Amino acid sequence: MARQIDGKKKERIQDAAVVEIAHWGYYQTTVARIAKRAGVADGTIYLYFKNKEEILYSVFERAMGRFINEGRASLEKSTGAKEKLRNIVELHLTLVGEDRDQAIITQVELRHSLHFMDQLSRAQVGEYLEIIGKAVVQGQESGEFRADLDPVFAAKAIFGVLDEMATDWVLSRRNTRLESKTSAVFDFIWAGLRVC
Amino acid sequence: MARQIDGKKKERIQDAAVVEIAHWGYYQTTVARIAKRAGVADGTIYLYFKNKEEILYSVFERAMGRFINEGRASLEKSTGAKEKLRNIVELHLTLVGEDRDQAIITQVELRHSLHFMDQLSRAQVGEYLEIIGKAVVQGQESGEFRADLDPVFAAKAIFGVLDEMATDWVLSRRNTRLESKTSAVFDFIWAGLRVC
DNA sequence: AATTAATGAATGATCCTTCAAGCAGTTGGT
DNA sequence: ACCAACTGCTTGAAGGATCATTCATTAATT
Repeated sequence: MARQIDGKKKERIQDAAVVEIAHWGYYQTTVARIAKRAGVADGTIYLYFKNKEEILYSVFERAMGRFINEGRASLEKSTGAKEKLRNIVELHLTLVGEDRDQAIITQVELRHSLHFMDQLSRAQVGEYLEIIGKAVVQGQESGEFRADLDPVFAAKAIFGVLDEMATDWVLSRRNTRLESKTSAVFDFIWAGLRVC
Repeated sequence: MARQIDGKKKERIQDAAVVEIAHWGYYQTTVARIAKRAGVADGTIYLYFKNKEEILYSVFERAMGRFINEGRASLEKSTGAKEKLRNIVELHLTLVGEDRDQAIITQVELRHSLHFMDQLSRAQVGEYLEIIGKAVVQGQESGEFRADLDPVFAAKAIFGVLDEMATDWVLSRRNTRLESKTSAVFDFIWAGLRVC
């Protein structure tokens, strides 16, 4: 069969890569195994990706793009800063909790080299941190949040809590739903931000 | 030269491994390169370590052991829960901030596979989380901290903030001292814990 | 001489990547 | 309708490079 019948061969490869990398880790995952799961020949991979590293990049970008887009969209709905922050918490936990394999990629696999972290995740995480930071600033301006807090620092702290919960969930084999932690997480963060 | 002249050949190999792995990442680091930096032959490595993976394990254990020991010692000095928590924050940031190469190993390199995280870091991190959790419980019993907080959750949240600060510091090339964040971090955590 | 540490070249396995050959549709000439 | 010639996606075996690990040999110490 020639002339891509479905046009989603690239996506099939990405999906296969997510499953394989989540299970074996990036370096133990062979291109051959990704190809086999995707139902294509080894060489076909290289029609869609420059090399093995590119597969990982693209998988991350696909996930992070969705993350940021849905994040922005969700934020525009809410007006108050407190409400915005709660939405961020809920969205973060919900998105991560939706797909464990994908979560393993972002929470574990992508952190395995300074190179990756630097080039990719930090750039995009930076964008994400800015979104959080803006919500904090808004809350400070409206008087909802205490003003004596560096918003950049606060964004990092909030992200740290969310990220730790996500990693903890990924690593625990338990079948809890990650978003069930929303209230507890928000409560903790809110306590750190509110005017007392 | 036979019969170890110095008895610290193993440590030399570990030190070399820290530098190489921090620079190249675990999978790009070759045993040959570690050997060269340590000033020993390739084969010598295998007199001290079962295989390449064991080197990484041992490097982590060496660091984490120190971490937990100094943590416990430092905790015994302070009596109040608030003071204890501040000590934990300061110690965590100080120890991580002391050696950037070692920090790269623990903050970045060790997180690159579920296997690693599961087998090692989580076991030891779990021990560390317990130390934090105990301080929280003490604070709740004494009335210093709010009681409506699951101590296990609180410990994870606190660890999340500390860990994010550490990772952020590792990845930023800036020459700030990590422990200078102590007050800001503690302030944020304290706000989340205190009775309001 | 015996013992044990250390060496480093050779082994063997793994696996990314390439590329010549194949094949399914498409085009256009008869 | 039929048949070449064509296009370009797909294939998968083979190349080639990299490295972890082994082990026969050497060297130092007792």
